[in-house]
Amino acid sequence: MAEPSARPTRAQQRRQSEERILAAARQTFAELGYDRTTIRAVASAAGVDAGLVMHYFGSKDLLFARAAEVPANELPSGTSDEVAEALLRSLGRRLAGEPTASLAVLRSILTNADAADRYRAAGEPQLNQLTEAIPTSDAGLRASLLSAIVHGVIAERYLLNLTHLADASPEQIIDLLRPCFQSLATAPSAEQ
Amino acid sequence: MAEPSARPTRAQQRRQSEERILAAARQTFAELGYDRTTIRAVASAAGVDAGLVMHYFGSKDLLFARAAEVPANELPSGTSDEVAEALLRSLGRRLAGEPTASLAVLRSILTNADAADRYRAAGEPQLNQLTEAIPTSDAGLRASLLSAIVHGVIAERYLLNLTHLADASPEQIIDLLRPCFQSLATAPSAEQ
DNA sequence: CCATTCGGTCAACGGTCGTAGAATCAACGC
DNA sequence: GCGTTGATTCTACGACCGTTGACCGAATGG
Repeated sequence: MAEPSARPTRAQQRRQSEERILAAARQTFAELGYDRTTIRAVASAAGVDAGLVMHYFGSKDLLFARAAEVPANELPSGTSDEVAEALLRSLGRRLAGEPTASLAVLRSILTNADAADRYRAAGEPQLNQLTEAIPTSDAGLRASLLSAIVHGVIAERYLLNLTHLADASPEQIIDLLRPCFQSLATAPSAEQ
Repeated sequence: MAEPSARPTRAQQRRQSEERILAAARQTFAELGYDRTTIRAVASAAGVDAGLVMHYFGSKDLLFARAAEVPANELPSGTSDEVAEALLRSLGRRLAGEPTASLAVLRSILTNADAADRYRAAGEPQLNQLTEAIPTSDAGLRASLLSAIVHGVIAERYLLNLTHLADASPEQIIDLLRPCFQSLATAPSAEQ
């Protein structure tokens, strides 16, 4: 438990400051979106001066890019059923855990033009995986619809605060959504 | 066809200016969201001075409120199947028509605090109708999920520009979504 | 024909923002 | 110990925003 030193070294100080700034940035971007988030507010929330934020991150855009990095959520490959179920579980996890991470991006998509590109780029591998797992010729569209449902549910729960969605348990939600996912992932009977 | 007068009366001039401002506002709010939309830009797009916008609409917030008025999209009541189908058709219409109207609100939800309330308020009657038509005890949640899907699809098509969603025809989309809507609107077999 | 209304413009205000650069001060290498 | 580096703050600039109030000129109405 003994700290290596009571007084932090310079490198440690810098890393610590950068991380506090990043955390404050994520939080603020998530709450306010890109435009309403000011560097001054982020700096103040991190307990530092606005100039320091600029010094470390260069510009507001670059700060946002760093704050909005998304861990890229790998999806195991397999049959369309398996992938649908995996996507469902991934949604459940996002509904159960801290929303801050995805909220920052989600909320900023509508304010920052680059954010939409970034978000699309981040979700693309997952989308491609999904597409490849679906055996129909309209797999791309089906995968996009699945993605739309996931994002719609998250947005409506956290941004719009629809009471029924905000109060429901993740399990309840994904149980209701399962038939949807299955019908989209695996072409059911269907004509042709 | 003869115009009643070559020179417009004052009242006509005012109405015409107000409408041009409103149209420009809707367009700009839809493209840029609330924050990035400036009164000066709206005024310039409408070919008038920024002061005039203030003069007629009072403030940016009030202008937004006027520009973001949504026609409230009535949903016919009936069995859950019928209502689900009606909701599906309504989605098809929104995918086929001009997106500007709902886009302004959608894009501004995250920047203007009132926009989320307004959006929720606008969708609430529809949500209640949906809820009442669904026979299960978790009808509220099911209706919210349906709403989330609708909004997710619209957002992903117009804001995120997912290619497969943006290119697909409304019919194709609602055909794929139909089983989803049915499974959510009418409790299928399901345990209990 | 003249006074009044009113659509519309102009210039300016207070405020805030992103950003740059000088200034401060403690930690570091020698 | 001392010069240097680097983390951090301070101050200020320039741009832009929402909003205001004075101002202009043409239509209006008596």
